[in-house]
Amino acid sequence: MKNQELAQILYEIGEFLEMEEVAFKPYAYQKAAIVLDALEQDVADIYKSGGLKALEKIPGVGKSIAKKIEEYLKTGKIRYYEKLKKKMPVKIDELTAVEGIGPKTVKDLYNHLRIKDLQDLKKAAEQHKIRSLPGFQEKTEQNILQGIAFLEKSKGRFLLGEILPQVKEILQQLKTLKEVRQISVAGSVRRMKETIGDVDILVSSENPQAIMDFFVLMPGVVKVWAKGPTRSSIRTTQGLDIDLRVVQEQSYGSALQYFTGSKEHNIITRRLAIEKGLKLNEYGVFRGKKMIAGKTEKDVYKILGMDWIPPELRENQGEIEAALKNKLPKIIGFNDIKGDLHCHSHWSDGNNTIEEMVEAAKTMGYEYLGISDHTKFLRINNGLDEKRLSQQRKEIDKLNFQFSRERVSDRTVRDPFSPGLFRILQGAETNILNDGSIDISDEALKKLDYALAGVHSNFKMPKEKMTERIIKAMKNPYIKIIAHPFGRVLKKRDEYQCDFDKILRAAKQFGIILEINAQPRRLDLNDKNIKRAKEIGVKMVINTDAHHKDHLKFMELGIAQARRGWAEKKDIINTNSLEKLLKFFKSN
DNA sequence: GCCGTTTTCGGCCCGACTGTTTTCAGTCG
Repeated sequence: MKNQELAQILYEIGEFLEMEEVAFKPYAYQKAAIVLDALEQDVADIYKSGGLKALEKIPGVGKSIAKKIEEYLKTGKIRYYEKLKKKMPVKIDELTAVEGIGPKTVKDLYNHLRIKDLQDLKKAAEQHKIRSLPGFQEKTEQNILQGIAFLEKSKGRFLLGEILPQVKEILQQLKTLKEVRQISVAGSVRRMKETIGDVDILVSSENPQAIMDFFVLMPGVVKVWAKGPTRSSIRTTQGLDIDLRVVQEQSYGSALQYFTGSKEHNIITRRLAIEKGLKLNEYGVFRGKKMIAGKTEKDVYKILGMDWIPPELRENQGEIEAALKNKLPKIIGFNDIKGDLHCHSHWSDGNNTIEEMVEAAKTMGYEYLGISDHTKFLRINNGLDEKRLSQQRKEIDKLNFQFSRERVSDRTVRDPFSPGLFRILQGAETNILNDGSIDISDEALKKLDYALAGVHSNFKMPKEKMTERIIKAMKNPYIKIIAHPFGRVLKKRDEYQCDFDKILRAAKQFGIILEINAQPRRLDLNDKNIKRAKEIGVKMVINTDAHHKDHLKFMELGIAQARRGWAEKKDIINTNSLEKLLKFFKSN
């Protein structure tokens, strides 16, 4: 699929144009990039089915960008992009990934110091060459070094959401081989960690050779690190390393347990085996030379005196003790969510109409969808003021009326909470201003079904002030949910400072729900904080923060994160039916 | 360069904050 490659190029074109201070075009290119990145359909297929005309139907893509997409599909290159790169031969994506550095700074750095990539930048900053440039001083240099340090911390790791689709596709391809008996992803992908170093895939088979031959020749393989009968390693075009291991069927369970990890979890399971006079390795559980388990994971755990442990819990965070005592939590399942309460429509900065979002929500099997567009403080995101909120209310009421009529004419029930009756809720993602107040009047908030509030500005507040700011927002009776409570962006920006225990106590006191934001870059709350929230008894909601209808599928990542945080169905409010959910909002 | 309940041209992308500044440019959401 070329969508992501194209999106990256379009995005970079936007940045190059911004560098040259071209008006409006950067915005157009970056918008097209965002749409392409989220598009489920392969652009190559769209082009095949209807040529340029079909490409132009993609929102944000007009004549000019359609032609560039065509050129890329045909030749693998876009001349316009190559020309821009020639003029300014810098790794723009790498440099602008540093917080505080944008296209204009890149241009300055190149013109004065010939800085082309991250390595050059780091060297120049360390040698104090940047502070001598006009418009730069010591502070900027320090910020650059800090930004680089943060990037380096997450270097070489991929976002789970970035690679999961690719992993699923590879599993699908391998499954078509008749030699493959059982197959699963293992390692940190199976544990659904938010970032991933490399991918492990495990297969059981009596004929490994055929599988390995197929594996190393798959499309997208750029390098073969190793190819043997039991293990092969490849690198894909995206730079992702994938290990494939083949074991015999009788060892599949113990191998899966072994390769799923985590390392810390496995150290304890092996120690437990030793205490019982057994030996546990990837081939099985042994008493002396006799193999007594290994075919399934369940057998392995059982023989150690434990319940089977869901992979997301295997981090040595108390799951082994719980499994020994039959006290593992019944963590939330992937089909337990009944609706998404944080998504955007074209009313603010979303890419789809409310109706299109609803269609997508129905295919997810949801009963309700909360439209929560940005509010007025975020002007660039086309944030809604009180007046537009009430206009949006009318549209939502109209759609809800349509749904109920459809059902009534269907000779079903008139009860608005009857199963099968889809309902749109009107929320809003309001902004917590510096002093903790909300950018929308109480009068207008009152008319919504619920409201979220989030910090979208001034992230560098001191811890005390930030904590107070958020707690004050929680005291607003119309705010039900705190969105992305820590404001982090993976591989880009660290969490802001706040006293989470204080926030949890306030959330409990005021009946506030904390969001588990399922955007691949956010996943905020993180697993550890979810666990703490659950322990305190604070309710949570898993939301995708979708800006495109295809983003609703990020829900899987949010659920996985909730599972890693030991959350159960009852801890997550959008596992409730609509009726229960609305009651919950009313009572809190 | 894209788009259209302001419809084929003329809008779109504003405001706070930071770091550098005596009046502003760049970045970010």
